[in-house]
Amino acid sequence: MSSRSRILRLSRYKNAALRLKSLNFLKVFSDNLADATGVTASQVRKDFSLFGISGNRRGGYQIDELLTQLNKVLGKDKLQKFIVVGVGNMGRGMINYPGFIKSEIKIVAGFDIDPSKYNRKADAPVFPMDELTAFVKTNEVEFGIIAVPDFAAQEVFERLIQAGIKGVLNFAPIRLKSDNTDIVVHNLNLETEIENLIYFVNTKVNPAE
Amino acid sequence: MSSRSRILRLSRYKNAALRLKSLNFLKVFSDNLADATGVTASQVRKDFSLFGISGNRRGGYQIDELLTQLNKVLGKDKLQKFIVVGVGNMGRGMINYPGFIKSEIKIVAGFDIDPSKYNRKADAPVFPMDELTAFVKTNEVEFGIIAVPDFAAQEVFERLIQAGIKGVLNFAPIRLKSDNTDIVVHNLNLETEIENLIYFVNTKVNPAE
DNA sequence: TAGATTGTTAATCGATTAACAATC
DNA sequence: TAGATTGTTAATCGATTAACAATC
Repeated sequence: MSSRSRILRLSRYKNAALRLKSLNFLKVFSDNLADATGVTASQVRKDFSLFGISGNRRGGYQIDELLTQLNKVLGKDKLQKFIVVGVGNMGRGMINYPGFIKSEIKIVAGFDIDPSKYNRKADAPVFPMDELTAFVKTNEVEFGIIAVPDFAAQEVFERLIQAGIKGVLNFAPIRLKSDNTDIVVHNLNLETEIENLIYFVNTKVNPAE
Repeated sequence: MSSRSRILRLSRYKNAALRLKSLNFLKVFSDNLADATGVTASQVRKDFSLFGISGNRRGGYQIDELLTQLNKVLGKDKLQKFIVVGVGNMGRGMINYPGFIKSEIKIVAGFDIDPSKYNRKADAPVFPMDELTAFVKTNEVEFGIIAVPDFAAQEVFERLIQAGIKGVLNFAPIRLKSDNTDIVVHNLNLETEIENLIYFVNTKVNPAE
């Protein structure tokens, strides 16, 4: 299995390739992608070779072909269905996130305990928690986003596991526990991200440290 | 300078120490922190030694003392002021984020181009963009969060630089450009995070890959 | 003291980069 | 062909882990 940072780079190559395609480029060299993403050309080629993505010696990579292959690795060759649990600001932000529209990522529904949030008619409808399991099974949803307050996150997590969710993006600042090793959890802790930023600003200001 | 992942671990040690403190622990061993955060005890001690954080042989680390030192490294020994530009769902989510309340992270204001968002009386007031530079200078704000649509992000970034902001957390899915090497930018791309999750779910389902 | 844990050094591991033969 | 770029191997670099002397 490849490391997280390698996959993050593949996403960046894909985004760079999309930009170049919109500029009417037909092919791209490892050197172009390196410049666009801030890595070395060696690393671009190494990353590609690890996934069997190949180009033409002397001719670089055909952008369309490259995008097809990158999208396949990143699971963007088919629709990936997500539900969001917790339709507060963060959850609503995910539902409305414009970046997902042209991608194969679709937020198919939200769930909440607050009846004032329910809305069965919306494009991405919001349902009560009771209906979560049935919805996930009927619609074969594989992914869940946890955007509830921290005290509710563990319980929501367990419901997602029971419903058969395979992958979870967790915004709550707690470490979710489960003995189910089949589920993949990625945590996005906003406080941690900010602490990281603060550290790098502070050490930049004081280069002596 | 230390790497990003090392600082992320320090945040996790801090969070684990806080939990143990709330359980009335007075001291903690590298082994406890390792268990709580999923790393090795060696790594905990190595990380600490790199920042001059020391404990007592045989006696572990005094939690209060440890927290003081970790908070100092992470810049949480003093109030860090943030502004949010773009008060949509994501921006509003950051302003209301409960995790910041007990920390030294404070979102002091929001800025938007939409007059319906303005609110000078709120706890975290929202102002028009025109007032950004003056506000930042008057209030000595060091950090900015960009939560505007991608097409507006570069312009907002430039205004933040001109205003004297030192660090930026960018939610917009573009690579911000600047020749000012003093500003620190961290990007948080939600689509990339999701692609990463999808990849690890897919490779788990197909262990042959 | 005996035992346990730190702090640090050395060994290992993995990821990145450099170099270059293959080849289009 | 001559020249340029890939794909891959080998070298380097950095980060993690193991081991253990110091010591509380």
